[in-house]
Order: sequence, then structure tokens, then C-alpha cells
Amino acid sequence: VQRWILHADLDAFYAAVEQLDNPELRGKPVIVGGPPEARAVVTTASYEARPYGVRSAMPMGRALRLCPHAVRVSPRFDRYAEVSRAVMGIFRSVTDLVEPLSLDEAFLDISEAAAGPGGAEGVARAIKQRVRDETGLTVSIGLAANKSAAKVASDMRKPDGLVAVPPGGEAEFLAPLPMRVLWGVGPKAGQALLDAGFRTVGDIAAAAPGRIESLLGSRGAMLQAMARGIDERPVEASQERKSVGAENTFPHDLPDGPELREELRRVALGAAVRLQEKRLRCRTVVLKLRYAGFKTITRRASRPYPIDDPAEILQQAESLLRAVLKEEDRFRLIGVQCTNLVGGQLGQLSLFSAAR
DNA sequence: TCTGGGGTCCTAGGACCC
DNA sequence: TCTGGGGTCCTAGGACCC
Repeated sequence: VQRWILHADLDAFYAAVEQLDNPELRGKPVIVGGPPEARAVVTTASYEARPYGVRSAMPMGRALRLCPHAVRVSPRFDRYAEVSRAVMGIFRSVTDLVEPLSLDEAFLDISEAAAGPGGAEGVARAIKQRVRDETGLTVSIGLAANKSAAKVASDMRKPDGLVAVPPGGEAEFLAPLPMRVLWGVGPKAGQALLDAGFRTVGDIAAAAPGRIESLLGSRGAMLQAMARGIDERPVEASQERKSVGAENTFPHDLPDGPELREELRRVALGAAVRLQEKRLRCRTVVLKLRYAGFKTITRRASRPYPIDDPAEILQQAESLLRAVLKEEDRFRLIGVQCTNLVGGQLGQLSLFSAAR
């Protein structure tokens, strides 16, 4: 039986939700992100804004200079999460094998449904129609026999696209594309590969054995396999969370003092509350600091037993901060991350039984 | 142009135990 | 001839993704 993986990617998701909720924004360039004074970046640009060169992760000040008549909207993550739940619900009505990658993206294993009369494309078209009818959003879909090819395919005809890679044709489909489309090839790896003379996915596929590994380390083998259309990773419907954190960039750099301590308090409590909401405890607290010059450091401390008390987490973070502070330091960001997680209830129980 | 906030995974060195 | 190796845990930094 043919394996079919579907990758779904909602188009300009946050901006599309804003346009949906506020009809005045429809047809206009919309940029979701904080204000330039807050040193924010673009979270999502609507398709109307993209011709001006506005892109995700771009500093907001620059984005608004490129597209001065754009409407800037601060993100409303709770609302996006709500819409996301509705969309994931539609996905789950097709198959239990849904792996969300973020609020706006998911892998589905639709092998079973694709064996029906409409085939994989029929399933994809039905999903697109239901998402449009029930939420008003458009979704781009890629279909292939594996995850990496499906993901690349979903990106090829955005927005509102549907691209199916014929089974067995994965390598041929990928070969002419720039290698940067492969998952895991970012700016650094991309440059290293380019310097070595590799330009397309096909170049990676055809490289001599061990060549890619010598450039990129252990990821090389996996990358070359993906370039050849081989990727056996299953769709994983549930994955264990590894960390919960909160961080904040300040509008202006801050020296040590009451303001910095208050910011630390806010992120530590924010992380702790979300930890408790998820019924988790952590054994390790990580403090993250970004200096005015953008250099970023982390310092961590582990305890013998897991904690979730906000006061305790804050205390850990404060003691880590005291240990690194120097008189002349100024900071642009502070963050707290809770890691080494254990389930709240279970952690208690196992600790209890271990103590007996 | 002046660089977010939420994450995951990997590497490498050191401590410690057997 | 003060020398080995494996396993595990911890820490810090960095690449990458959305």
C-alpha cells in the first residue's frame, strides 16, 4: 500500500487571521509584529505586503520604511491558537496521525484515506475546501511519499497551492531546487555547501560518499538521503515537551537595578505559570542574557528534585544572575527557561516511592 | 536594517563511577 | 611507565525551524 504524507501550511497565517477578524484589513498590506520602538521584528507579512520586500524576522522599522502604508498589528497569540485548534480539528477528522509543527503547520499520514476513490489529491482538496468553508483561511498542501518531499512541495505554489509528488519521483522533483529548501540547511550549512561547490539538491544527492558528512558532520548522511528522496521518518502524533520558557527584549538596554530585576521576575513567573498549566515540573532552570552588544549567554542550575513553584524558579534565576553580573554590564534581553521536565503528578509519585 | 519569542537537536568538555 | 575505557549526567554554545 502506497504511503502518502501530507504537509499543510496555512498561508500568512497570523496576518490572514487579522484580516479575517477585521474586514477593513482585507486587501491591504498587513504586518503582524510589535512596534519598532520596542525593537520588534516582523512575525508575519500578508501577501499584499510581500511585494514591497517585507519578510518574516525583518526589523519592524525597516519593514515599515519599505511599506509605509502597511497596517501594523500587534500579535494576538491566544486568538491564533484558537483558530489553529479548529484547523487541526479538521485534520484530525481525516486521520489520527497528525503531527503539528507549529500553530500553522502539520504533517498528516493519509495513507489510509488516500486508498479511497479520490486518492491523495482528493483528500487534499477536501481538506482545503473544509478549511476555507469553516475558517475562511487558505492552506497550501504538499503531497509525497515522505515528510521532506511533502514539506518542500507545500512551499512551491503558495498561497493556496496543491503540489503532489508522484511516488518514486521524489529525487527527480527535488533535484533542480536550491539546496536551501532542504529542512535543516540554514545560512551556515548553506554557505558551507556553496563554498564546496554544491548548489542544488541534485548536487547533494550526487555527492561522493562521506563528502557531505565531512562538511556538515553527522547530519550529512541524513541530508543526502533526503536529497535522494529517502526519508522514512514516521508522522508522530504526540511528542514529549522538553522545555518551557519565556524571554523579553527591552525597548532600551538596561543596567542592573530594580527595572532589570522586575523584568527577570516577569519572565520567571511567566515561565512558571505555563509550566504549571501544563502540569509539569522542572529540575533545571536556565537564565538567558543578551548584552547590549548582542552577545548572548546562558547559565543553568539543576536541582536534585523537580520544582514548579514560581518563587523557587525566580530564586534560582536570581542567583544565576548575581553570579554573572558585572558593574558595567547593560542588557537588551532576559529570559528564563525550565528544562529537564517531569510530569507533575508522576514526578511526585516516583519521588515518593524512591524516598521509601 | 540593526537584529523577537517560542522551541528542538547536536557537540564538546568535564566530573564521577565502575 | 600514574594509566584505560565505557557510561551517565551536567554545562555552554550554536545551528536551525516557524
